[in-house]
Amino acid sequence: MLAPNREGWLCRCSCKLVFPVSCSLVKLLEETRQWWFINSKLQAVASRVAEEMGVKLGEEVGYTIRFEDVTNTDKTVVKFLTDGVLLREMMDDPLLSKYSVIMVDEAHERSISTDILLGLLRKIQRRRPDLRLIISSATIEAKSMASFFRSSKRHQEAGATDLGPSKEPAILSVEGRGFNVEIHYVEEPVPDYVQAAVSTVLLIHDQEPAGDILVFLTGQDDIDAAVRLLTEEVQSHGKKSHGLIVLPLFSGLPRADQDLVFSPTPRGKRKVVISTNIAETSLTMEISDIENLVVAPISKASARQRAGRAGRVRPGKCYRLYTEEYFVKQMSSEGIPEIQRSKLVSCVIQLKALGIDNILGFKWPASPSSEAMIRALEVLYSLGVLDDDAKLTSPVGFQVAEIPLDPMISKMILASDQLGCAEEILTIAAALSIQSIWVSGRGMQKELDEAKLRFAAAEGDHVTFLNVYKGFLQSGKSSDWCRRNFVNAHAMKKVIEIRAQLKRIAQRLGIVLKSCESDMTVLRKAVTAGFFANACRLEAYGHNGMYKTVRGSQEVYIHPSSVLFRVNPKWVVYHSLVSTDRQYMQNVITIEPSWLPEAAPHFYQQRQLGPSIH
DNA sequence: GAGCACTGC
Repeated sequence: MLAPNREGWLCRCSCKLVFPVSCSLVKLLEETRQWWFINSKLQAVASRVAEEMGVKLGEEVGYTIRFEDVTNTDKTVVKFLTDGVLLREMMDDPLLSKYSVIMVDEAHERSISTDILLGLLRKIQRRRPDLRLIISSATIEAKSMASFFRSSKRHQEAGATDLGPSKEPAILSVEGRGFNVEIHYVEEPVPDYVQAAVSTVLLIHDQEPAGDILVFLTGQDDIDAAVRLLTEEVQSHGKKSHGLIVLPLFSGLPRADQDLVFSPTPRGKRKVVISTNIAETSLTMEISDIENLVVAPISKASARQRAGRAGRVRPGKCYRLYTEEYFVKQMSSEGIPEIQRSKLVSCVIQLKALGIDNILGFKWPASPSSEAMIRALEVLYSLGVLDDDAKLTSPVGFQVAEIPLDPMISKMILASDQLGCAEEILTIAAALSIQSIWVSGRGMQKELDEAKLRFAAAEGDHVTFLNVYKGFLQSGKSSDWCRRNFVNAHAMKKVIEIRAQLKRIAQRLGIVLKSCESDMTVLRKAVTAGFFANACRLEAYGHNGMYKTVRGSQEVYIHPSSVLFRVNPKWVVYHSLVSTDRQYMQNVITIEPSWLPEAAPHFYQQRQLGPSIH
């Protein structure tokens, strides 16, 4: 399977799973010194490979993820790790000199880290002719992947002739698995898609042979409505709905209810799962046959992904509640490939730390737009991470690159050292790094809001996090305390983990872990030092809580989940924006406008802040 | 008065 064909190292195999490929490779290359897999489900794969090789996990075969290093420096020859971990390792060892073979699995999934990694590996292979690269990718991507690495070879032949021949990487293309899925479209656009979904379910149930149904709707509201309509139909003992089991599925649903979806369908029954796009990727039902309703607008890629949920065990059908013309002409092919600015900012700083100075000339498998790149460089410049020559500043730039967080958070941590509030800021940094510390859930907003009020701080959400953290520690990290206070226990566990990691890094950087006790002003200043670019001012009277960003005059509002919602202090900075019908600021803290030119003299000149500074 | 879901250091 690995032998080079005449066209080079482009091989094809039609394996049912990626795993057997990896396993055969292990057998084939057992004699090599050390080599690498990069895969998201790597713990599971690592333990299977260890089992296959008859060795103990953590010895000859090991893995490394963010909070776990299950390897043994003396013994490990096969190591599984995430792309992020490998990028971190490259900061100490840019040529990855310890390793002889690197396999990048699922390269087509193409997270931005994988893209950087591929770009760096392409560079490394010019300096490391002995390094074997194996890239596994979906078939459609294999050719472009091969040419990405081939163009590097041409470059090498034209330029550096003294480096000796280097092998092109083996590109494994893994065929899509599964059975045929028959696609149906509606002939005319439907006026009410929830109603249309319900009718289609009943029609399928009436006319199609056994097999479960999976329906994608946009949100919890529509799911509730559809479940209600179908359940009413079932309860009225209508002939059309006899034997139908109706189950909702969304992330906020309690675990026990989610498990129902995965339980086997009783004989003679048909399960219908009404889901958000949680089921698009994470759901693989171990049941006979899944039929699939999709509601627009999503991307073509997403639509194919959804259709692929059917036909995994035997042929399936997919009913799209939009017209074929709409699919062909209106739907975008790839969704939103736009790289988030903050992500790109992190990447740029990592490349800089790896010594790649010419960022704009870096060869990516798919380049981000130069506008996005320039915006990222601007952010880093304003943070004082890059200097006028776009080089990492010392020490701030190098320190920010050391911290595995969004550079704005890293800058906030560094500022907290001078301001004497690192203890508090590390907690805030950890809390900002996870989705939410509160339990989500409908039908208990009132209790949740009341619970939040018990911790709410006048300064805003960041200080509120501190209050929750304090309470959690005082309770002895009790999960019962979490339940009573509508705090997500699992999220708090993560906060503790991340905080411990940040503490280790902070100590390595020589940051003094001092507490500011009750002085919230220094704490707010530290937040401002990182997030000054997100400063907003409340519009004067009668604008119903409308703020404008200081820099862009963009209209924004405080998100209803914030403790400052309806409080509307005059000046705030936010952590992130979420855009729905409006632009909402999430995690908001009050500031004094005079701190802005202090924190970022290049970014804010005094006069920009206008006459309302007092 | 908002709410699709991951992944990663």
